[in-house]
Amino acid sequence: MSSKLSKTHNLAWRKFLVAHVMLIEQIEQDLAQAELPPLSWYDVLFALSEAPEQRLRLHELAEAVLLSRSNLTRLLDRLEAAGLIQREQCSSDRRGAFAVITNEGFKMLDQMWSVYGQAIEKYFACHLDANEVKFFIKILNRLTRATSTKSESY
Amino acid sequence: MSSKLSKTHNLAWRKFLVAHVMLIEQIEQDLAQAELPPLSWYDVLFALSEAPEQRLRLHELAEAVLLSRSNLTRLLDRLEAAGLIQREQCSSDRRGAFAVITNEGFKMLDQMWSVYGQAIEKYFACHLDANEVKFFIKILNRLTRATSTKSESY
DNA sequence: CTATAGTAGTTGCAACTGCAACTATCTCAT
DNA sequence: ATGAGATAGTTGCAGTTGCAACTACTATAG
Repeated sequence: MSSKLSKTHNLAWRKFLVAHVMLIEQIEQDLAQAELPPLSWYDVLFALSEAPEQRLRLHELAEAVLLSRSNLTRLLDRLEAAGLIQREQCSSDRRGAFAVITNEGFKMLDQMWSVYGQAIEKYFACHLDANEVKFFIKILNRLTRATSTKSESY
Repeated sequence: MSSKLSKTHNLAWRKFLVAHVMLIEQIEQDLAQAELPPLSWYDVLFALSEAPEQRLRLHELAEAVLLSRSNLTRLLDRLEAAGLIQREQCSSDRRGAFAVITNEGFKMLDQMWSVYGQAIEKYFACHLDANEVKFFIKILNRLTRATSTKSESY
């Protein structure tokens, strides 16, 4: 019953969606053109490279990458097949496994970043000055925090 | 050579991505919980409902919905099977077809909007006051305009 | 202990996606 | 007219996704 969504807010939402697809499409295209794997690979490699000991439990990784688990399983299969990560048994929990980034993985991470980083600059960052970017972050923080609770719809 | 992406801009980009997945996930969940079809259906129905005569050529629709054509073909198959749209031959171009929204389609559009609209309000709009939303739109416009030139469907 | 519930990760399946190849039609310079 | 090239939409295929069911193990209650 609350609703009463303003025209302007509605417009903002549509533009948000459009901006997202266009940017992602463009970036994926840049990566593909450089014969590099898709963004999802980057996300995994990046998360692992930042993690202590370059390794994460699979469920932690899934969380970090915002991916369902079944999805992550098969994404890791591909990365493992490409030699970019390895699975390692967890000694303290025999169900569990770590994903560990390999040297090859680090190399790929660098290669991808050289394209990805430039793309972010080219399509995104260069359009936001120092004040704007802070404002932008402030807003996005609010949006994510509100949703992060995973609250029921009440 | 230009690059030199600032930490802050990089952060903004990540938050943009995270905000997007979280919002979409949440909204899709709300729709699913109400036993309604996914957002992509809404987009098609909405575009058609706004169009003159409630119909669009398929390629116009694909453009409006930011979907590849092959994708749209099959999305429309599903919508047609569900009775929400119909295909109609184009008299002036025998290759072409229109998608037309049916009465059932309009009904579904309303049902979906009652959930979707509330969700936008609840997860997005309510976090932005009048000034902020304008600013947000201004930024998004810049981002899309910069990218828009290149996203032709080959 | 042992039963019960919970968690970690994988797998089967059906749906959805993008790309490239295909058919059919239209456009236009010759 | 006519043949080269563009455009409209569909289809085949291989890759990717989400969901639910499954195996294996852990944690907890009695």
